[in-house]
Amino acid sequence: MPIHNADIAAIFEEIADLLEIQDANPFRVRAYRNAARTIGEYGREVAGLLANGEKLPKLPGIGADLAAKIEEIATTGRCRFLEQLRSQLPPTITQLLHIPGLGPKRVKMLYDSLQVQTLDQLARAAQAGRIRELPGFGEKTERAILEAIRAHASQERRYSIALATQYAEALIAHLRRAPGVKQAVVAGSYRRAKETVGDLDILVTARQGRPVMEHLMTYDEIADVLSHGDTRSSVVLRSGIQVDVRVLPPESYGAALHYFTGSKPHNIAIRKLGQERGLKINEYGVFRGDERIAGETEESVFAAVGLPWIPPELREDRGEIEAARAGRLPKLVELKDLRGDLHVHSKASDGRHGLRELAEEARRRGFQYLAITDHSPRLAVTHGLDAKRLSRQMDEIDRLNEELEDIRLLKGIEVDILEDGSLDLPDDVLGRLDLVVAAVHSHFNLPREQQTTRILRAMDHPHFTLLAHPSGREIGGRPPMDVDMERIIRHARERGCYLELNAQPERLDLTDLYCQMAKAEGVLVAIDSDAHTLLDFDHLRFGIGQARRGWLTAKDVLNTRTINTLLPLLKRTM
DNA sequence: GCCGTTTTCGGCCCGACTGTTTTCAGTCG
Repeated sequence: MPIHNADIAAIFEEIADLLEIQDANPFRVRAYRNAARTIGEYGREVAGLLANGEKLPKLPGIGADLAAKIEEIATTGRCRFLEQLRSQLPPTITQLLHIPGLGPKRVKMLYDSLQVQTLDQLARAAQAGRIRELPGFGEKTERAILEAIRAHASQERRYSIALATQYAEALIAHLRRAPGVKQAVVAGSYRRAKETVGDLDILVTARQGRPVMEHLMTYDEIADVLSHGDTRSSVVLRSGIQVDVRVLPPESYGAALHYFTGSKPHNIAIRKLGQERGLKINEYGVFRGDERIAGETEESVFAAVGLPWIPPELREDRGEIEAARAGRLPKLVELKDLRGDLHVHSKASDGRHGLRELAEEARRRGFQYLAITDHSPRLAVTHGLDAKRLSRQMDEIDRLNEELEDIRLLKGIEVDILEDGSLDLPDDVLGRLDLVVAAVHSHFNLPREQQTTRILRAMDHPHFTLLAHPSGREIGGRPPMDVDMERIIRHARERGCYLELNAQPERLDLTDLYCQMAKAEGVLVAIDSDAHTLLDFDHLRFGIGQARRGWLTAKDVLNTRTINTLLPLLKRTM
């Protein structure tokens, strides 16, 4: 069984959980959690790298001890330290930590006093009324635990960024009508454009908190109130999404926005910088002693620690602070930089609209070009185009292009990559197209080596232009294919072809980390809507968000090129 | 457990809300 970075991260998380329950040094616990994050986000597979005889590179927060444990896990699949911890505490106990309201101290107490080690045992103890008798617990806590267990099955859901956008915008509109409100904005992972969000963090500025919170409670979408204070409240909406609302005075807007945008590791790093300068940074502002020296704007907060403003999408403590300090922050790609879309479906296959309608919508959105890329025959459910129908579509595009002004339709296809890596249409037809978008739509579960080779072989095809939705994942649905994305990216460089960042909110594939890797290898990324209806072009904003998280600039994106620059790039040279 | 031109030891980010307390620990974000 190959060991992935995610497996190593999971082991470190479990160690951190178990250590925490044992009341270990909290900083030691944090070291394991930081290491879990670092290794989980690391772009290269550690096991593969070690198997190649390479050395584990120096990573921040990973010293001699953790590096040795990583090597142990990557090479043996085991971690003796974790096994030792599991012999001291039942491993199932960590699931109790996932119940809201139960932290390490209470879990330890439940285990020591009532020998509770599973959710079932916890539920039984609560029903028997034995939990309320423990010191620090009471009737209310016992009831809350029972309810949390009941909700547990449906809990821990993450929401697609598109869905979260709808809930967020409606609630923001409600809050703006509250008395005395100056600003109301969504912060948190939503503002960082993460592909999914677990909850919504909303920041409101006003002189008085209480009237705002009273107004919040009148929102008719609220299903449950988790906490309700004058400056901080948490509610659950009917959709199940949790919303945390904070009210702060207007002069704290920048500090609060920074604080609640996160990420947590980014904030910790910034506050540490402040500390080194004798400053205290919290959501109210930046303070030297009792004097507030910054905080009205985010810029002022960054300036207080000697940095330029850092775009929210970069705030993951993945090198953005170092880049900011060195003046090397990228100028991230924006929606307005896109000059066209290279992956769109018409009603010839499974799209809703005809070519003329699509072209007019593209022109309305300010595009110079639009590639029509319907499916190939293998995807029969979409009424995919065979050579003959594709040929007719090419003629139709030629006719339309003579007539249309300010927009150019490109002749393309989204051709299936078959199981053996061949393409689902004859070479001579593919050769007549402006571009060939190729994608996997079947056999998602091939073994890693076979799946990778399949895609590499497809890229060897002389007409292959662009690999669509490279991992094939659907968020909350299909897991990503098991492929060696590093090799695919390097192969794209060698073959002079490109990767897509598919902007459909359930795809957002490439992910941010692979965008960074593509950029490092000099492989251009196309940000495409994969539109099937006109409204789908709106999804491009989510693709842009993901690209920004991947540090991409306009230069790193294929479809920011003008039509004249683009066309030669679509021709394969290797 | 990590880290370091002030440090190889002694630090390691900060505040609100809840419930069970009679002044605060635990949890959460």
